[in-house]
Amino acid sequence: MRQCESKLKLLRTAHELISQQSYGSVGVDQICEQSGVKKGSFYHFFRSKSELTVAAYEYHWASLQETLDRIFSAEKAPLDRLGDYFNHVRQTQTDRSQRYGRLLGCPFVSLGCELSTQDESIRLMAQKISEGKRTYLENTIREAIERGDISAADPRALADELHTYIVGLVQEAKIANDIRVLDRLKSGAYRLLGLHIAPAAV
Amino acid sequence: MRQCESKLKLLRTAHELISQQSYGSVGVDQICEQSGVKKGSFYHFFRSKSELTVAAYEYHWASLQETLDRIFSAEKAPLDRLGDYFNHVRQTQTDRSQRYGRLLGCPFVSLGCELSTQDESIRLMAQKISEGKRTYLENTIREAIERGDISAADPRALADELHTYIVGLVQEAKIANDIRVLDRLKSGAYRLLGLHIAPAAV
DNA sequence: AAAGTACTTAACCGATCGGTCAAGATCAAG
DNA sequence: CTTGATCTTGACCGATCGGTTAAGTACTTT
Repeated sequence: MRQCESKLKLLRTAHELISQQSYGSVGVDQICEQSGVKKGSFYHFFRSKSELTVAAYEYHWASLQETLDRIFSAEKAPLDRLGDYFNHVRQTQTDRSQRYGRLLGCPFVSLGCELSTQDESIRLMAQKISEGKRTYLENTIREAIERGDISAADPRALADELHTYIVGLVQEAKIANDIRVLDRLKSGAYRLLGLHIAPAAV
Repeated sequence: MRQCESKLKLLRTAHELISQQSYGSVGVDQICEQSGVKKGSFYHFFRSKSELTVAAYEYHWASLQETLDRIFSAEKAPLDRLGDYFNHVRQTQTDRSQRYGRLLGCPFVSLGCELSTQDESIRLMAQKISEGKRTYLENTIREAIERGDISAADPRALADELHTYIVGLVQEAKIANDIRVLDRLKSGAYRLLGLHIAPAAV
């Protein structure tokens, strides 16, 4: 196995295993075995399990951002971006639910929830990514307000509320292990946005 | 140490340690030591760490229900109950935040988030308690609608949305480790309920 | 008082935990 | 061809993991 291929494999495997199970229940040995990388190599690249985890989740966040940049493309109408995002959230959970047989929820929220009180660097990462997601919503909502698609005074406050709602709903879906919980995503979101009739192409 | 005092001590200690840290990072030895109970006694009362955890959290839920029964007392006006509940959520997080130096979030959601994909009995408990909390909201909102305090068609749907919002907000507060996130509790909740001016006694 | 049950105690188990180490392999630059 | 840096390998570490066992103590019931 050459150069930094081992490092990438570790990043991908760590994110997959931990988001599928939990930080506490996944061991370094397990990550190494599934990566086909020996433990010594692990500790050549990363100083600790915690450091690998942060790197793995930031790696995943970087690729997720590419997807979000497409979904929130400035070329689309703001309400279309939001609709596409709601679809994306549901689709992601559906896909992983089928692959792993369990509804996994949001990996960043799950990790943050488990370790925020114990590992400050993981808490900061989860916080940063949460803020990043929220910003996509805020920019879109601001533009929607400017265009007159949404009538609201404070785009920031509205984005906060919407993001909070989505986080809560995905969390509930995980605990219920039921994708149907996400049926409430669009109805609740559009009500929050003051759009009592859902946009056309839903 | 006499009779079932050991068992109660284990239940209380387990809930405290696990909600303060996480399931994965708290060991049976640690629970035993802090309880002043020997490991053999532990496994006399409980068959596994998982079983103790379920019992501990249901024990805590039982006492929380007494508090909620008071907050959601039928003698109060529905909107007062909701206001008191919002205060209670914030106050609980503030108290624990001061005691432990960390904002801990909702113990049931945190545990459910960590273990829903791995331990079905813990998932079911978290789901049941989430449903229990939601029901308090639903009954109150239904009564508020009947009285004309809130205008909405579907009390169930509205309670779902409110509960989801609260779960999401407490989660975000935990990840931000900042009690000020809960400043958005009332504003967001009242907007969700269609009450654009917050009730008097806030 | 005897017997049976509930509970406590301390020693013990194999497995796994996160992490270390030193020797070797590979590779690019001089 | 040599050097030095990067990466790999497998053996190894003490600590802790969840859980077991068997003997002993305390309390209840009859």
